[in-house]
Amino acid sequence: MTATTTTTTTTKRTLAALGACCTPVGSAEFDEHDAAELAKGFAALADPVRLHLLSLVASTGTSGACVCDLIEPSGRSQPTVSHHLKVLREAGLVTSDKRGTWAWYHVVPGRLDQLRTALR
Amino acid sequence: MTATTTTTTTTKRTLAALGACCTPVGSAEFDEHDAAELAKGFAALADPVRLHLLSLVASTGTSGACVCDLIEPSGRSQPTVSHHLKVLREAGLVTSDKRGTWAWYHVVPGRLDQLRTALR
DNA sequence: AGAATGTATTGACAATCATCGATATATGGC
DNA sequence: GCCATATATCGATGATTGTCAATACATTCT
Repeated sequence: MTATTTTTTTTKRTLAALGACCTPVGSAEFDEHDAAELAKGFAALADPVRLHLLSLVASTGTSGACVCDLIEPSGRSQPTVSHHLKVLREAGLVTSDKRGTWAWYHVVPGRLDQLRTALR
Repeated sequence: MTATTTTTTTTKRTLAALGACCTPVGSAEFDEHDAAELAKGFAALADPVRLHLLSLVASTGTSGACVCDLIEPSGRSQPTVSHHLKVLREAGLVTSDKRGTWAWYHVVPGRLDQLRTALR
């Protein structure tokens, strides 16, 4: 059952609980769609291998990194690295463009900013 | 095979690939342990329900929120809410203390700061 | 003590995930 | 055209996850 502090008046509180428990939780009208979008971003960061890959790509600055140089430091197989990069890409954290045989990956700073801001 | 730009000299590059591909990826000597720790934090944020719960708890400021007031806005069952709060707690994002029958949850700003900082 | 209430745990199940080997696709060099 | 290389996709598998009903635990009130 819901409750409130003695100093707060709210609706939807039983008489028995009045003065017993919580300040009412802020409405903070939480957009269901935004939450899902943010969660997808954080899900992409929720793996140590992906964090490592992202860090490697980010550390190249604007130059970007090609997959061939990410495989060995990641300690994972080439298909696994490709998979993780796809996850990062679909989460909007990196972009990829193909130049010749190589695929170049760049970070998307705006997306990182967005996630960082959400933790404010 | 690994590659490099024409302007960069590195070890571990084949002659054939020299001047063909990437700037060498920054060492950014990535601590395996830190990555796992960060990943755990982001994993806790990788669910819309948990983001919502965290937002609700955070919106109470220093007062904190008791579980009873989180269940209904979350749209999930009480055990599910309890489970998600446990995940958030074990990720270091919230603390819980029991006062009487009620359990009060507070955010841990330092942990949020740490994750925010990790996003550069 | 017994009833009612707030929260946590257990058990089960479907869904998603991380990983790799095998294979496919594409590009460049000969 | 043929071969080597770079990357992506497919298929399989073991692990993890989100969810709820049922249950256990703890506290307060009568």
